[in-house]
Amino acid sequence: MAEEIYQLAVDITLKTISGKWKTSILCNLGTAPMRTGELKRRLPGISQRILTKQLKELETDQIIKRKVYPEVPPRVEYCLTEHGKTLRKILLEMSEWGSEHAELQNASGHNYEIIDQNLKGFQDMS
Amino acid sequence: MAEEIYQLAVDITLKTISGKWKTSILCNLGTAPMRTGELKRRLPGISQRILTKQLKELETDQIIKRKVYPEVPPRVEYCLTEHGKTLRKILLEMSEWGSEHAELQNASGHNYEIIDQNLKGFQDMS
DNA sequence: CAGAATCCGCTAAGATACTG
DNA sequence: CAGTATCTTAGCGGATTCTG
Repeated sequence: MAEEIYQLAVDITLKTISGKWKTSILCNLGTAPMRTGELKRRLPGISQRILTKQLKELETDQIIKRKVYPEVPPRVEYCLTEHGKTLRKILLEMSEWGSEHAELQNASGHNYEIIDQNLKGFQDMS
Repeated sequence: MAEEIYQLAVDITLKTISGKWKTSILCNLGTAPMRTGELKRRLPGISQRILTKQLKELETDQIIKRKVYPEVPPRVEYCLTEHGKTLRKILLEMSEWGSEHAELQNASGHNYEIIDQNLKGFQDMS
C-alpha cells in the first residue's frame, strides 16, 4: 500500500486541490453532473491527457464520482460526491481571501488579475 | 510590472500557501517572531536556499515581515503581518478538512499519515 | 548567521498520435 | 467520445560552495 506522509493536516487539503485545473473542475461540477466533453469545452486549453489525469486523481480522493454508461460512443459523467461537497465551504472562504489578497497586493504595486471574477465560483454550488 | 493571471480567486490563495515548506513556516511563525536559524532548526530537512526563497515569497505576498537588526553577526527576524494572520482561519479549516479526509481515505484502504498530528497547527496562533 | 550563486534531478503539465 | 501511450518541456526543490 502506498504510504502518503504529510507534515500537517492542512497539507492534505492542499494536495487534494492542487493541480492546475482542479479548482476549475470543481467549480464547474458544482451544479450538476457533466460529461467529459462538456467539461473539456468549459476548460479551454486543457489537454485530453491532463483532464483525464486530474479527474482520476479527484476520483481517487473520493471528491468526484465517475459514472460510465454502457453506450457506443462512450458516455461518461462526473459529479461531486457528498464528501466533495464538504470542500465547498473551504473553497469559498479561500476565494474570498484570495480576492482580498489580490486587492491588497494590487494596492501595493502588484498586478493580480482574476478571469472568472463575477462568477463567484463556489457560492451557489447546489 | 509582472502580471499574474488567475482563473479563479481561490487559485490566488492556493498559490500563496503552496510551496513545500510554507504551511510549516506559517505554523511556526504563529506565536512569535523568530530568527532564521531557529526557523531552520524547526524545519528539519530544509536547505538554506529554499528557506530563504520561501520566506522571500511570503514576504513579497505581505504574509510575513522581515526585520533586520544592524548587528554582526547578522540577525534577522520574521513574524506574521496582520494580513498574514487573516490566513489562520482558512488554514485551520483546511486542517480540519484534511484530518477528516485522511480518516475517510484510510477507511477506504489508503494510508495517509500526519506527522504533526497532536499539534493542531493553527488553532492557538496568538 | 543569513543569504547569494551554480548546478542538477524529478515531476507536473503540454503536444501529439492512436484505440475501442 | 473518452481514454491511453510517448515524448518533450518548464519549474520547483535539493546539494554545495562562497561571502560580508
